Amino acid sequence: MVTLKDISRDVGLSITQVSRALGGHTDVNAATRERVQLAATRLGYRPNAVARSLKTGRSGIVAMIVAGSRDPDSNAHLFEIVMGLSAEISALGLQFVLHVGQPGADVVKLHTELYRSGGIDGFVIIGPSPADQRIKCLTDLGAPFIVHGRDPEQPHPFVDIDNFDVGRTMADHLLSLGHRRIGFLNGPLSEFFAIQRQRGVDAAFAAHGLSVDPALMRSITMIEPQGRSAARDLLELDNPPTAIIAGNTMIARGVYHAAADAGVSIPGDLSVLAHDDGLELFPAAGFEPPLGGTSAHLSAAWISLSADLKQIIAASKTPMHNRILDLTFDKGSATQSILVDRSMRVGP
Amino acid sequence: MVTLKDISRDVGLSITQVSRALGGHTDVNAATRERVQLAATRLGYRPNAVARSLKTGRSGIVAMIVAGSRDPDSNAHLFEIVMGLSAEISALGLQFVLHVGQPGADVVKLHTELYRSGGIDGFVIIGPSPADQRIKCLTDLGAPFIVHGRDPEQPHPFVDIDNFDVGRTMADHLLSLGHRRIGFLNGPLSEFFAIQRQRGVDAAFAAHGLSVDPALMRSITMIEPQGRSAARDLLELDNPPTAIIAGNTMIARGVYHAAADAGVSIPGDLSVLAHDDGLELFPAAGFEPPLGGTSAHLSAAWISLSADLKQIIAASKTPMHNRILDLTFDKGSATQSILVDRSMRVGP
DNA sequence: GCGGCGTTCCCAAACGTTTCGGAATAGGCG
DNA sequence: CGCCTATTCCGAAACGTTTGGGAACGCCGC
Repeated sequence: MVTLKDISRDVGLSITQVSRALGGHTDVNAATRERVQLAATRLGYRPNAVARSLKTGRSGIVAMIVAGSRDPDSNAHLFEIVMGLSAEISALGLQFVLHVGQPGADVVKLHTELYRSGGIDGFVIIGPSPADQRIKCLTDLGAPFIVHGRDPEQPHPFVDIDNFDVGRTMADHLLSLGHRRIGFLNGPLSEFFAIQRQRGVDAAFAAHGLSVDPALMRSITMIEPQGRSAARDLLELDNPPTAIIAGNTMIARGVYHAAADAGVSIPGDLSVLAHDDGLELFPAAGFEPPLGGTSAHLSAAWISLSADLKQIIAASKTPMHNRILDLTFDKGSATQSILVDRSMRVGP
Repeated sequence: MVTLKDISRDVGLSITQVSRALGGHTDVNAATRERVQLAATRLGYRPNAVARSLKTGRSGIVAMIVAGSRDPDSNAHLFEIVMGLSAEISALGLQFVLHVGQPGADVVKLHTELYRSGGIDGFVIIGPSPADQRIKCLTDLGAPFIVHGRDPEQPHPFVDIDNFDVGRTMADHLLSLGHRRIGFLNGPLSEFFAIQRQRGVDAAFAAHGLSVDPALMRSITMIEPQGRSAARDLLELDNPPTAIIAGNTMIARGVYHAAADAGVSIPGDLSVLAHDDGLELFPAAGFEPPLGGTSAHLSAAWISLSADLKQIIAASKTPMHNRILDLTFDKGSATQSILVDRSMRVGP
């Protein structure tokens, strides 16, 4: 390992001056600086990150910790998130590391221990639940962090979309088309985003002077098989829904399959909308008829998230920097007015 | 942050003695040790990992580095690998971190820089290609690492399965059932495992006094859509295969779909075998008829890999510790003797 | 009384970096 | 010549830990 000492010996300067030359300080002669830089590259110097961390108290590393899980469902999105997030964080000159705890490990404790043993500047939290313990713990520690999504029960920095609007917009569109029996394949209600989306749906119904049928609301793991079976359930009801809102495109794929299985045509017999997270691994493409719904690309979230986290780390005290990202809506070609639908279905 | 100094002040001992007490050295009175331990937990002491690393030169962290990629195909397995691997590594008291470089980043350089800046004890390499640059670079650096799979062109520690045997076993089984036109949906030939499997298939044919038809060999990304379209291609040939070997269960799923699309019955018209990596996210379950083939669970690989890497890190010089894991074969219910097949197909 | 030994403790150095405070030199100006 | 300033440099301390080489003490046997 080549250190500052080696360079200092090589160029005949003090360690101090070498450090300053390389660090871009002003009190070093231009010629000297160049000499030092040359020597550094010639010797193949790389600053020791550990020593630097010890001295400065900053490692430039931000971490995300997830519990190891043998349950594949919960991991479906995770990797895509990691890829997107780490790319953005790297672009800001920080390092991103993912730490996967042992299955069943106490994630809160992991955050505490990792932070307390130094070496981690900040954390990214995803998928917060109400009264999230990770958020509480990091707040208590005074550790820098940022949340994708939010926990309404405690103040903290976050980047999120308006999930109320997600539910409201899609439900409103279907209600305006005349649909009344609308199924909603929502995410797990343990997470706040799903609660908000449900509220948005409720609000849209209320705005039309109606109320939702609880029998058509489902809270499921947001992957295709679950979507398929939940959609099958709905379609097998005595009085099936004429439209289904899917929480994401994977669920929507399940809905399309279930409809095909049941001989139900889209959009003829069933209108479908879905929220699209813009995931690359599970793209919204390839739906026939083309799927519509609200859309907010997660990639945009990572950009904001990284920038804000960097700022939070730089500032000593945590600013409650919140950000709500834009939402777009596209009606797609998988919905149809219920009036048309009914008239076509009227038999002889 | 509470340090050794705080404890030493609290119990009225030197920092040295506190360190030794906590570190389990022998030259400390039993009563003293207890007093120190009590104080440590009371004050909430956590050793500073950074300082320890600086002093000892060991961080207890092993890393895996992947290039960030916007191409979802290449990531299909990766997350499952990360989950399994990190769980095993954690179980050994080491920390596992995944570092995802920026898309298009030079992975070799990332390894070098991360290692040279200290803080990483060793690396895990997966999916080596022939003359893999990462392996070369880490060898040159003298950095501890272990490879899942192997690169025949340079010596290095690895854990692998016998991929020659994978190809040979499955091909042999089909040949013994009388199949002659056998399709092989192999992985990318840029990776050594796929090359070996192809050689195994070739060898099985040779052992039966036959040779493979190159038109039936395909090298594809190992995911369902690619498997489906490659299988469709094969089934649309003028002289389609009577059996297909799939490189993994995702490809096999594509084959099942393609067969259904083409109205080809399994195993009546088409026998299918696949290698099963035992992935949890893409299980071999749910195949009708049940899929057979060779099988080697990756989870077993992670256990060996972690243990070996730990040993390599502990030893100063890298032992060329290799390990070939067991392979099992199950014929499943998706294959059928070609003789039976032919006799049933004989028309009036 | 004294050397030897076992137990229990501590000083100080070291890991590689950053940075505070000051020192040395040169030049300008009165 | 003496003083002040600007420029360029350096010594030393610090971050928190580990560890080699002792030191202090009591006790034993001679």
